[in-house]
Amino acid sequence: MRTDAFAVLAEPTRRRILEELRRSDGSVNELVTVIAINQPAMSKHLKVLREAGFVSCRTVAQRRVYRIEPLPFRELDAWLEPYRRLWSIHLDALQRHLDNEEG
Amino acid sequence: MRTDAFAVLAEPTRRRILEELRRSDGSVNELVTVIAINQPAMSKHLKVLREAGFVSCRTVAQRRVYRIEPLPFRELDAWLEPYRRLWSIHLDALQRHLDNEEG
DNA sequence: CGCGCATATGCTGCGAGAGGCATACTTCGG
DNA sequence: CCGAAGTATGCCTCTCGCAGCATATGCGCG
Repeated sequence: MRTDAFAVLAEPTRRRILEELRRSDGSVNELVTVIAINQPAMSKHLKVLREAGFVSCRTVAQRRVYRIEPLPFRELDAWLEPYRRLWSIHLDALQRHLDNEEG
Repeated sequence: MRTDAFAVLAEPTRRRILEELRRSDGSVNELVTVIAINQPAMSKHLKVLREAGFVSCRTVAQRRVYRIEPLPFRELDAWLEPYRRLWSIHLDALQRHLDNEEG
């Protein structure tokens, strides 16, 4: 990940933006009307998201239409992978426990 | 999630601690020797992790042995879920694209 | 019960990041 | 080419979280 993805996602407003872009692409103003925030702040958050690879943008007339990008999410998923074993192990332990109860 | 899990994970040192606890449980001093950080800082990070549910601790004599907990990771996994559709959609699009190339 | 090890907490200073405002830049329509 | 819409950037302020140090607390041992 280019910059720290977790730090990027630590901002609630940015998660909100991603949640919105998950539905459909949107211009800065469209996002501003949906999310309670002024335009410069929106542009800044979008910049952070863009530099971290979470979104890309294309120019349509005067507008910049932003779009969500899957890559950083995949990387997050990959980061999570070794921890996934944790809860399967826990489930295994639970299963063994239950098996012993039965016997 | 009790407090903002992303904010908790935004700290590299804390991710390092989790990575270490993933292998095996450990006392504060054991973690201090492995990770380059002083003891008070370690205790503070562990407190943050504990309050966010990422770790739990049990008391063994004078030591507190910390252990990783799966729940917040599961919640993170759940958060990631709707975004997982993103890259499967992208893969589908790629697949269709390749199919068209063939025809 | 007092000492020492292991850990937690309080305090201070500092830097990073977010909001708010003004303003610069870009691109289209006339 | 000029004005306006849409967006980005710069500056300031304020807050928050971290590091570092000193110190308080918990706990076992002799």
